[in-house]
Amino acid sequence: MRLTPVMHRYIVHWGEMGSRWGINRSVAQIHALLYLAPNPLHADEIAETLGIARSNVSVGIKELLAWDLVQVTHTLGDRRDFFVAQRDPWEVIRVIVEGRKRREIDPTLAFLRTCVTELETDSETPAEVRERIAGQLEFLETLTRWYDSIKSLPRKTLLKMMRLGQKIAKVIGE
Amino acid sequence: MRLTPVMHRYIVHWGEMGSRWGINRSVAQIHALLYLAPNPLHADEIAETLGIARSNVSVGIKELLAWDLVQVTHTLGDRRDFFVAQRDPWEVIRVIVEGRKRREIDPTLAFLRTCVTELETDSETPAEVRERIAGQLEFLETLTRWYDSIKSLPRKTLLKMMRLGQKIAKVIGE
DNA sequence: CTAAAATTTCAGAAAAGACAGAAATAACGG
DNA sequence: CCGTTATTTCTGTCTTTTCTGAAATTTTAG
Repeated sequence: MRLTPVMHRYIVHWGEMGSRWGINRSVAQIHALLYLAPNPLHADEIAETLGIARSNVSVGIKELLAWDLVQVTHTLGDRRDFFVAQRDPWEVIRVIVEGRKRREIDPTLAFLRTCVTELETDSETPAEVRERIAGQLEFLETLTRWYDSIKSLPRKTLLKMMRLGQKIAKVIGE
Repeated sequence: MRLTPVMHRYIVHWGEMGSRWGINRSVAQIHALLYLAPNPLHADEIAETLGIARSNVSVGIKELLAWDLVQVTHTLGDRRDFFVAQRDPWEVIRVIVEGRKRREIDPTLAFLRTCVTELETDSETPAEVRERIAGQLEFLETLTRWYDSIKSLPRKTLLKMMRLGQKIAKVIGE
């Protein structure tokens, strides 16, 4: 696929952003390319456009599929896999947040819970430390409870809530 | 400083989490250690406790200072620097979010704005792509506007809003 | 000003991560 | 089945990041 200068820069920028957030540069670039592309692309085209090895595209796509950020499509008379990305930014962020929560926050919560349980009968660890870990757990729990309560709200409601943010604050803050 | 098994595991876990989110493992470990430590620690003690080179601590601490996640303190009769971490998880997350926004989101916003401007007179790039980039920008702008509107609310108000999340949704959702 | 202590800088080693290309596997049409 | 095409896996190489230890610098007390 031919990239115009702006598309080129967009993809490069996205790759850099990705690597800052712990996402493989190639994976982020593939995602950016598919996000922009007007039509589904097959692996070879992705490899050629981004100038990376075909095998890397395979691995990258697999990861994006696992994240549900990319879907496979097919065309009649062509047995290759074609890929499209989720194009709605809200949906993209939702899927990423949900994925990171499941893969990173939930295990951390579980970990902190076992810590807190163990600490109940652990006289070795100073009380201050115990409180600190408990506080951390409580914080994360509050945050995830909130996330759970809003994550399935319809987009419109969410938008309204976001726009009203400050006004609501004034009302309930007295 | 002597680490109990739970403290040890906590620090290791935090280091792993950090590296998943693009934060240097040692830096995350130093932060975790200071977060738990009942009293300020000096660089040598941190190096010894975590089993890393003194120089590494120096660099790590510098970064944490730049992020405002750690402060320097002193004691009479001791000219070494002692370090303490911000202990309030809410404040920790606020500082991190604010920092990443400033260093990563804001530049991305600026970048997208120049893209959109350029695209106005760019007939080479397909209209679909232009719309996609504009959509991305609008999305990020909505998100940051919301963030700006709530970031300075007092903790209490924020907590109330979070607890009310679903109820508010019902009211304004009609 | 000097010497000791504390800290930082920096160059290179070590480790981790990303990548290419070959080989293996799978899917498909005939 | 067989040959072809598409895809994936795997291994070694290359790049980048992280880390160390020595040297340089800064700080401080006397």
